[in-house]
Amino acid sequence: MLDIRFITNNLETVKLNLKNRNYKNLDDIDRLLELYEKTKELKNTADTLKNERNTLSKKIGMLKAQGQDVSDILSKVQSLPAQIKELDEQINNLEYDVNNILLTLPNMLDETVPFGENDTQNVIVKVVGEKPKFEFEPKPHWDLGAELDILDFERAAKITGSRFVLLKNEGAQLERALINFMLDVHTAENGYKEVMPPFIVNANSLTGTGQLPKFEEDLFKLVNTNYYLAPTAEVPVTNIFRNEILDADDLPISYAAYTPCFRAEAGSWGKDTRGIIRQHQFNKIELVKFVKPEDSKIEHEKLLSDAESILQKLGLHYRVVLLCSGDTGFASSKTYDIEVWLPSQNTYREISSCSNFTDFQARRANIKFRRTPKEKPEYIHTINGSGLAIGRTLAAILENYQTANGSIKIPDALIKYTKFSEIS
RNA sequence: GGAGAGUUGGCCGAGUGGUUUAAGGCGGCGGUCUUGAAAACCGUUGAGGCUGAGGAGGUCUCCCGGGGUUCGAAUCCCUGACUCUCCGCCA
Repeated sequence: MLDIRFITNNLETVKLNLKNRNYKNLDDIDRLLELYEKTKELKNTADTLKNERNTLSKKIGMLKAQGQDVSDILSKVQSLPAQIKELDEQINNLEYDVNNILLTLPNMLDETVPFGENDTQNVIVKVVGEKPKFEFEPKPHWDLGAELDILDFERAAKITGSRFVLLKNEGAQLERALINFMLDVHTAENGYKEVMPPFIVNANSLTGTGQLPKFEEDLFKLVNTNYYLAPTAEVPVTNIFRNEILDADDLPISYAAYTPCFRAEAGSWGKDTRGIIRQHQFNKIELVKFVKPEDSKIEHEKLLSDAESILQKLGLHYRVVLLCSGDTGFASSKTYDIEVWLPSQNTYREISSCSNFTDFQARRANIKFRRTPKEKPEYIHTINGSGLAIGRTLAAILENYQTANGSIKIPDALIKYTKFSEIS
């Protein structure tokens, strides 16, 4: 959420930002400011009336205590509550409208984000490693998975439906090994503390991180409750500190969390229909940082390299892409995607998305910190990124480490977790 | 699932309709004393909105959330959430 006072003072900058993000309803801003002015005006009137009421009521109490007659004052006060109530209702309605508009406005982009309409204008920041060379035609992971009897889409469809997978045998073990491997690297080498949050979250948490109210159709909602399946650990982990004021000495706070993620994938019909690239349920390790505003750019870069370290240890070829203005997510000020090489598709696929949310989520979720005991609390900055998506990593290993005879070689760093060095 | 008890500031905790402007304590911060520290003593100490200048000052809101009664609500009423205890069931 943007600070309404910031919007007031930087009207043209905010409008330009919305335009760069392909935001359609620029009139919202004018309407917002109009409603806000009206709110302030009514609030002042209401405050004056309340002051009058409070003063007189207090007087009544004092006079009564002295046994004096209060009927004069009483008749003077009695008309006030109705007026106040009327005003308060108007103010509530206005504030509701103001808030609704604010909640649908995207974050301000970082000044280093390139302008662009869509993902074709994203900027390749770096390329790490090399594409593996095959003496044969590399197979897609779904074929490898079926042949090795480790991925079973037909039975998953029977159990649940499309876009689910049943992992079997070494496939299930490899998935579990990847979870442990990544958590170990982040906690032992990259300085993260491990948390395991609830996988189901409430509407307030989703509003705090920005999924609600705008993107409800992407979520699975549980019937007869106000609960949703978490689409990413970003939601429960960021909301750990909702409505809290943190101590500056405790910052930065860095959490790594394993959770399954659940996404309705509305609007993605026809995309990635084969394989495990786009599932309704997938496992992910998420990295989340709570930092001081002045540290967020550096910590964002650090988080990116922490995520990259996993791919490097696994010997997977990847590139890092800086998303352009039109492709940067709603809550983010700046996003790097890490894209891993998938030989069968002859392309790079997103395996991690690392974003700096500045104070956007902190303002929604009301997460602050205090520099010293005397100073006013300020909003913290939040940063997060996948470190990494487990299913896509598994797919990348299958495809990149396949051999001519159809077996899979396990990357060295993983063998101590899988306890096998090959799937055949 | 059944029965009961709770939720007050960073923490503990008093407060059952009117000088509550939320007592008192702990913790924090500042000071006195001390070579330094501790102890003791003194002072101070929540968040947010509006107005002012992002100051001083003023004012409003916030005692778990929402609604109501009243001139006046932490206190009374309705409703929701959560926590705890006991019983039952259970991985």
